[in-house]
Amino acid sequence: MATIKDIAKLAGVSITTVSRALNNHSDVNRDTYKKIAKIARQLGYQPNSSARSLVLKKTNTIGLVVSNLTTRSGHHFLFDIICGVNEQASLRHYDVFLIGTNTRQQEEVQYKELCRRRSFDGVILAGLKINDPYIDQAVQAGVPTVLLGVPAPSDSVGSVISDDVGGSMSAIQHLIDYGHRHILFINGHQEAAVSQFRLEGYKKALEKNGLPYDEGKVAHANFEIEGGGEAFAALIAKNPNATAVFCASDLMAYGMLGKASELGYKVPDDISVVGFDGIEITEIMKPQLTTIDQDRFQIGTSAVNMLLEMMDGTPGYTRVMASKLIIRDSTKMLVPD
Amino acid sequence: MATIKDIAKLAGVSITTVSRALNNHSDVNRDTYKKIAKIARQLGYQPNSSARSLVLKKTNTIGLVVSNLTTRSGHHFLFDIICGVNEQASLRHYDVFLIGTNTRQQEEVQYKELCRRRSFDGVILAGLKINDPYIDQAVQAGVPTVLLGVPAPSDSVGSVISDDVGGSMSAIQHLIDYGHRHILFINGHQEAAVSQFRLEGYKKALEKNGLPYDEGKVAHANFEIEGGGEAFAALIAKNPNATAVFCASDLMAYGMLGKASELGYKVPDDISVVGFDGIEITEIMKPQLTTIDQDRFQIGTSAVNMLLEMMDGTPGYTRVMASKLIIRDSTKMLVPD
DNA sequence: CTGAAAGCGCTAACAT
DNA sequence: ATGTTAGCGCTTTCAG
Repeated sequence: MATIKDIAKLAGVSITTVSRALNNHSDVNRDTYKKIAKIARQLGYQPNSSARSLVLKKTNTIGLVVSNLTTRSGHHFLFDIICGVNEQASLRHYDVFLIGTNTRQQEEVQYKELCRRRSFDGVILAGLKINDPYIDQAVQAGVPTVLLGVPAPSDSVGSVISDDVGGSMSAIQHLIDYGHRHILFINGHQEAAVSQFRLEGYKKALEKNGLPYDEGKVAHANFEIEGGGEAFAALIAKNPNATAVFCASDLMAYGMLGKASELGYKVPDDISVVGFDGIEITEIMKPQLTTIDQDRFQIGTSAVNMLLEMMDGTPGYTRVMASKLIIRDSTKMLVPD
Repeated sequence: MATIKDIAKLAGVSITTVSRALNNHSDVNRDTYKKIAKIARQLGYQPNSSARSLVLKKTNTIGLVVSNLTTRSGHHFLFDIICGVNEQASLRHYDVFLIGTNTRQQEEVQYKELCRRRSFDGVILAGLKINDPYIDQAVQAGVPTVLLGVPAPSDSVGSVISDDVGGSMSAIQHLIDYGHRHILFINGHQEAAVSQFRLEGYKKALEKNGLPYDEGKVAHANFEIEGGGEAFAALIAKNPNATAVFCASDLMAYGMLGKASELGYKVPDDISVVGFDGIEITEIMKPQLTTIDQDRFQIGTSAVNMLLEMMDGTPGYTRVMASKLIIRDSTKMLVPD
């Protein structure tokens, strides 16, 4: 394991000069620089990052802390985010620690301690529920932090969220444009911040079109397949005249589709369906799902960019990423009879 | 940021004693220990990992290096592995760096340098193609390394692989048991080690049952949806009497199903299909796919365990994980006419 | 049982 | 343009 000491010895200079040369300081003689660079290359020298971090008080490391990392269906959503974070961090010469957590673990180990253990320069927090301890703790901790999917509670933390309100509105508007008036809403669980916003969008769109909001048309489920099916069965029993369903996740939409088929409903002939997320399988499953697409990869890259800005002193802010309606085969114009 | 120095001052002892106390050395007075522990707790002390690594020459860190991390459909397969690695590493008090790479990047930065940059105690390498530079370089590097999906080329590296040969054999045997004699095989691309093994299993199963191996029944595709469809179109044109298809990935199976439907084939009535991987969507898509299931999470945890063994000096070895035939709706007994 | 001192590999004043 | 020195926070001989 070559160190600058070895290089210094071979080059016949002091370690300081080696350090300066290798860090491209301008005050190094052209020839000494060349000699040092060459020796370093020959030795396959790599600076010891621990030593460097120790003196620089900077680890060039960001923590990607994901709550509920192992949730069964998490990959549809989280994977692209992880890829985006990874790619952008790498471009900016940061390495990323992937850390799984959950609500219970958050109660056991303080956010601040988690960050200190590895001296993260900054942290991206994903998968948090609305009451998870780390949200408040992040505000206190003083470690640059970007929240994903939860609006920033203070300007000591930043956040990247999708335009959930707007996304929901465009979903509902699309259904209304297609002639639907009785639109069920299968929302996600209440511990998710996005659920509030998606409900808000649902209400706003109805109001904008002069349609009444009816609590009996809304159910909450867990974002997963099974939840969608169960919620649909319950809702449709109460609202037999409904002609459309808006689901707060694509997975719930597929669960709902399965149940609809069991109950004898044809999609989109009897019932139109809009999902949310734009996960990959909406393109390959039948029917192809009309959905609100989020660019998850870009959420990841944006989070990294914001985090690096914050490390440079910019106060945190909330960035809202556009979400886009993609019309496919699960929605159909209602023919007036 | 509290250090042992701060604790020492408050406790009225030397930093040596603090260090010993906090590391549970036995030669510390019970009462001094208590005093120190209490102060540490009050200060929210966390040891500086850089300082620790520097002197201990151990980072308690493993690198999870994933080639082609951003491949579009990678999540179906990689996510569970990542979760498994993460979970097990965490249990064993290691943190994991997630690093994306690809063939080009491997040509640019040497494996050894990658490892040294962060002083990984060990590395898990996933997603490698058969000719990727890192396979050979891992052998030379002297960093404990576990390969995923590629058999260990030497005993300085270990590897965890699925039982691809056995898996393929049981897939084919299942089809043969169901009366199929003309079985197409849509294999993965040739740069994947698993493709060789799956082909081997295909051949062995045929031979065992006295059936001829016919190269014209085998195609190679890219493991993804589209590849499966194209390969099927080509194969079925040449082999119109085929009644079954074995696909080396579930995704290709779904691509194949789509194409089959386009061409007017009903599954499983006209054609039986077996996939490979056991990804989540095989349970939710219609038809539910008969497939060879791999426990990807366990591949991840096993890799970590093997890696830690190797760090303790155990030579690397190849661990073969069982794969299991799951019979669902896409295969059907052939009725002799 | 405790402390003083050295040193891990590196960077950054401060000379020269 | 280069070297000397100190020190980042921690562990570990070595002495007492």
